[in-house]
Amino acid sequence: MSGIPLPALFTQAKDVTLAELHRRLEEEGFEGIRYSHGAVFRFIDAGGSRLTVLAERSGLSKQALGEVVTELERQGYVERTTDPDDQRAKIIRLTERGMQAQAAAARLLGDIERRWAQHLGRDRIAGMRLALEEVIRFEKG
Amino acid sequence: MSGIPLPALFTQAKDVTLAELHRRLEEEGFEGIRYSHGAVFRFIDAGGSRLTVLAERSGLSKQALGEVVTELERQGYVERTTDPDDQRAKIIRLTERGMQAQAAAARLLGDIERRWAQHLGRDRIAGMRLALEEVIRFEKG
DNA sequence: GCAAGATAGTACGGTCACCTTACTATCTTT
DNA sequence: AAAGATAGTAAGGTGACCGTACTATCTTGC
Repeated sequence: MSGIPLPALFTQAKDVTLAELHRRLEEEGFEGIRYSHGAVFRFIDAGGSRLTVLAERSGLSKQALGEVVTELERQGYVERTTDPDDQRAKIIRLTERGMQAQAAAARLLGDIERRWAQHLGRDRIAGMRLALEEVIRFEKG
Repeated sequence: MSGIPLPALFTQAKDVTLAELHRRLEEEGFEGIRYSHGAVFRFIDAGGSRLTVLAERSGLSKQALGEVVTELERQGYVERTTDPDDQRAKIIRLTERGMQAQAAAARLLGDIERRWAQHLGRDRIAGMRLALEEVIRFEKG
């Protein structure tokens, strides 16, 4: 009950993890990737997704997601094409480089978690993950 | 290694915890308290602290902390007085209401953690806390 | 005992990650 | 074909920060 307050604890954990991830992404040549870009990399379908779908899945507004897409587009990670079946809609699709970045991020996050497991023990990290997931479900549900 | 990416997991945990904390603070009449205000409530000394000290302890810039203090001052949670020993310096001090809010926040965070312990087991929550702390130290040190 | 530098706090402007309220273009339904 | 729904964009706002620059005051070295 004492010690660092829970919100601070979670925030610091997020911050150190992200710092490490972004540092390593840059080392591998994937520059300019920021936290918010995860909303696209995490939720996009293999064949591309509509902006509205990405917004729904990530819980962001369409505008917020549109900005993220615009930035990723400028950096060459995604491309926007008009949906041939619906002229209003755009399909967001990862470029080759985008797919590489997506794969690198997943791999690096796995590396980070493995490194933690080596230091604290596999079961303690698995337990932390599970406890976090249950706590989130508990507060949300 | 699979499942929700670590940064998303930590972010969600922070968000649900803060949402619950702020909801309950409002229920008790402590309105207008936001995430960033914790920088003051967490680090201020019983007899008051200088702005610079609070900035150092919280890791924020003096300007950022100054804004937070200004807001808390407007809402009656803290007051600024000039340090009699140093005319440049101001001493930030919790008002009576500020102390009540600080105590309420600590108590409510304790309640939240106890509720989790009842649901998942005391040792699992303690284990989660410890794992988080060690992971943070590991990445930082 | 006074100029030179350090320190406390404020002002201004910028960035990032979002939001809401409008709007245009296109589709769907009646 | 008009009325309404939907896809995306535009414009402007907020919260939580940052850096650079400034004023007022204190401390030190000579």
